[in-house]
Amino acid sequence: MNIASDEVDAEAGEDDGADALPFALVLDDGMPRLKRQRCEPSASSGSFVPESDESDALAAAASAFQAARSAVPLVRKGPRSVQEAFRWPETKLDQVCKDPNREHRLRSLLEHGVLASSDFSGMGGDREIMRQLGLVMQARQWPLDAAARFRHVRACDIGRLQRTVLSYMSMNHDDFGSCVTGDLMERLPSTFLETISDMQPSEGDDVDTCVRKNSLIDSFIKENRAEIFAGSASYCYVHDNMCLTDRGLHLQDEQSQVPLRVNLAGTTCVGWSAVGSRKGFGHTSEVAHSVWLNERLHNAEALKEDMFIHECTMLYPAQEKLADPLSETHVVLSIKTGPQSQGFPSSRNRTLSAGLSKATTIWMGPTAPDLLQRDFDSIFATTMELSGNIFFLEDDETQRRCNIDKAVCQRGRNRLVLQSLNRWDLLQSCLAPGAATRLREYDEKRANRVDPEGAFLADVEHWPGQCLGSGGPLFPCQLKHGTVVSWQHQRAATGMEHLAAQGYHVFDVVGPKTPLYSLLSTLDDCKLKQLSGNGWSLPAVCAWMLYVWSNTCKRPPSSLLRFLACSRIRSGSDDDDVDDGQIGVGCSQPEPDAEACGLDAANEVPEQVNSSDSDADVHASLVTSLVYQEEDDFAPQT
DNA sequence: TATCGGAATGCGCCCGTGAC
DNA sequence: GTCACGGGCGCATTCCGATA
Repeated sequence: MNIASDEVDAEAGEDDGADALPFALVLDDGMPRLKRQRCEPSASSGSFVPESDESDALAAAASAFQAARSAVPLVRKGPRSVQEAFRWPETKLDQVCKDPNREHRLRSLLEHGVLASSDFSGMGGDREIMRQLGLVMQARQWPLDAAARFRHVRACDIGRLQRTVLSYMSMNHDDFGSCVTGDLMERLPSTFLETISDMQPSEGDDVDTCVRKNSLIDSFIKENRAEIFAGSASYCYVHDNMCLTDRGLHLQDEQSQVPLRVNLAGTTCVGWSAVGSRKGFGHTSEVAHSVWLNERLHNAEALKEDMFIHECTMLYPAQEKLADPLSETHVVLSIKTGPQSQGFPSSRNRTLSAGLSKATTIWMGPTAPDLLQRDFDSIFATTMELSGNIFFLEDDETQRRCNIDKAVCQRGRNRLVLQSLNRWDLLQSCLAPGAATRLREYDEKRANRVDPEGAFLADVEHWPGQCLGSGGPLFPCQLKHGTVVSWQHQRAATGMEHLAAQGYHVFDVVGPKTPLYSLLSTLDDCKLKQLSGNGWSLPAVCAWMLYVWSNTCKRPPSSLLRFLACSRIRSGSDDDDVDDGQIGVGCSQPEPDAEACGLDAANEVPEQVNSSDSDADVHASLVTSLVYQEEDDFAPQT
C-alpha cells in the first residue's frame, strides 16, 4: 500500500508538476506507483472527527463507508487545458455526484436553498463559489433557480479594500439586501467590549502571559455568549446603520422549508502562519477568533445555524481551535488539501474544516480521520497535467508596454533604452534590486533542472527554497503581495492573473467573467494581489463544500420536535439528571415521546423560535442529547 | 510648510514535520 | 536523535497626499 503526497518539494516539483498529489490517497498493488511516500495524517495533525460512538446511526454509516472503501480509488487525469481547468464548478459537481447517494443527499440538503453568512470574508470567495455552483445547477435544471438557491445575508471584514468589494457585491448583486460589517469586535455590546479590552494582553507581555490572558477572554466570552450574541448588532457599511448579525437566521414556522444556514470563514492565521509572529494562542487575533467561535456555539445552541465551513493555514490546529471547544454542539471535520491536489496548477495547501450542528444536521460521511481524508481525495484528487503558465492569460506584448510605462514612471528609467531591450532584460530592469538578484538565482536553479525548458515559475519576492511552490511548474502560493515570474512568458503575472490562479473567471477565454470583474477591472495590480492573496482557492474550497454538503442530512422536523421536547423535559427537571457522562452519546438516551410529554409538537417550534434569544438558547448538553434518526430516513430515493 | 496617516515598496525566517 | 526542508493573509521603511 502506497500513500502519495501532494506536497511539492523542490526536487519533485521540478520534474513536471505531476507530483501534486493528494494527502492520503491509497493505491493498491495493482495501481501505478507514485514517486514519493507519505505518512497518513495523524489525528494531531488536524484531521479529526467526533467520537465513533456518538450515535448508532453514525457508527453504522461509518461502517458502511469503511466497507465501501475496500474498492481502490483510481487517480483520475486532471484537466488538460486552461478551459477545462476553469470548468471547476461543473467538474466538482460531477465528481461529487458520481455517487447517487451523495447526489441525493446534496439535492435534499439544498432543496430549500442556502442562506450564507460569512466572517473574515476577504473578497467573498464563498459567494463566487456558490454563484458558480448555482449557475451549474440551474443549467442542469436542479430545482429552484440560482438566485433562490444561494442567498447571502452578511459579510464581514476588517480591511477597507475588502469591505469595498463586499459592499459592491451587496449593492449590485443583492440589491442592497445583504449586510457588510467591519471588525468582529464591533458586534460586542460596549460593556463587554470594554471588559475585554481591559483583559487584553499588554504590549510588553510575553507569549505565555498573552496565552493566559487570551484564554481568560475566551472563557469570558463563552460564559456570556447568550448575552453577547442575543440581538447582537454591528455597523453595516451598506445600510449605514446598526444591523442585526443574525438577521434572517431564525427558524421559520415551517421548519421543513428552512434553507441550509451556513457560516463561512477564513479566520486570521497570522498567529499560526510560518511568516507570522507564531504567537499561536497568544496572538492578538485570538480574541476575534474567540468571538467568531463562540458565535458559532451560540447560533448552534439557538438553532440559528446548521453548519460552518472554515479555512486556514496548514499549521492551524483545528483540533484545539474548533473540535475541542465545539465538541458538545458540533460534529467537526477537518482535512488538508489544495488546488494542486485537484489538477489545478496553483500552490495553496490549506486546512479546511467544517462544523455541523448536531441539533439540525447529521453527518453521514466517514468518521475516522484517515478515512475522511482518503475519501475526500478519492473523489477529487487528480493528476497534474498543466503548469502555472496557463494563468498567464494577458497578452505578452501589451504587458511589455505596460511594464515599460511603469518603469519609466516609477523608476525613472529611459523609455528608449527600455524599448530596445529584449523581454528578459526588460523584466530584470523592471524589478527591484533584490528581486532581480533572486530572479538570477532562480534562473540558475532552473538551468540546473533535469528539464530546463519545462514550465518554471517563481515568486521573486522570496529567495529560492523559502516559499513553497516557488521555483517550479506551479503558480506559487500567494501572499498579499508578490512578483510571480514565468520563465516561458518572461514577465511577471498581473493582478488579474493572480486572481485567475485562485480560480476566478476574469478572462473571457476561460468562460463568462465573474460579475465582480466590473469592479476588479478598476483596481490596480497591487490591490488585486492583496485581495487575491487574502482570498480562497475557489476550486479547492468548492470541493470541500460539496463534499461536506453531500455527506450531510438535515435532521427531519420530527427529529427536531423530539429534540425540543427532550429539551423541555430536561429544562424542567433537576439539572443533576443530565448525566455528563452521556453527553455526546445521543443514541443511548431513551427517546422521549413528545405526545406523552403533553406537548403540542406543532406549536412547540414556533414558540421556541419566537421566544427571546436567551430563552431559545439551548444548553449544549441538551443539544447533544438528540435522538438520531435511523439511517433509512436518509437513504436515496428509488 | 509641518504633520499625520495610509499606501506602496523592499526585504525577510524560524519552527514543525518527517526522513534517515 | 539529527537534520533537511516545507510552510507561508509579515514587517519595517519610504513615499505621498490630505489637512491644518
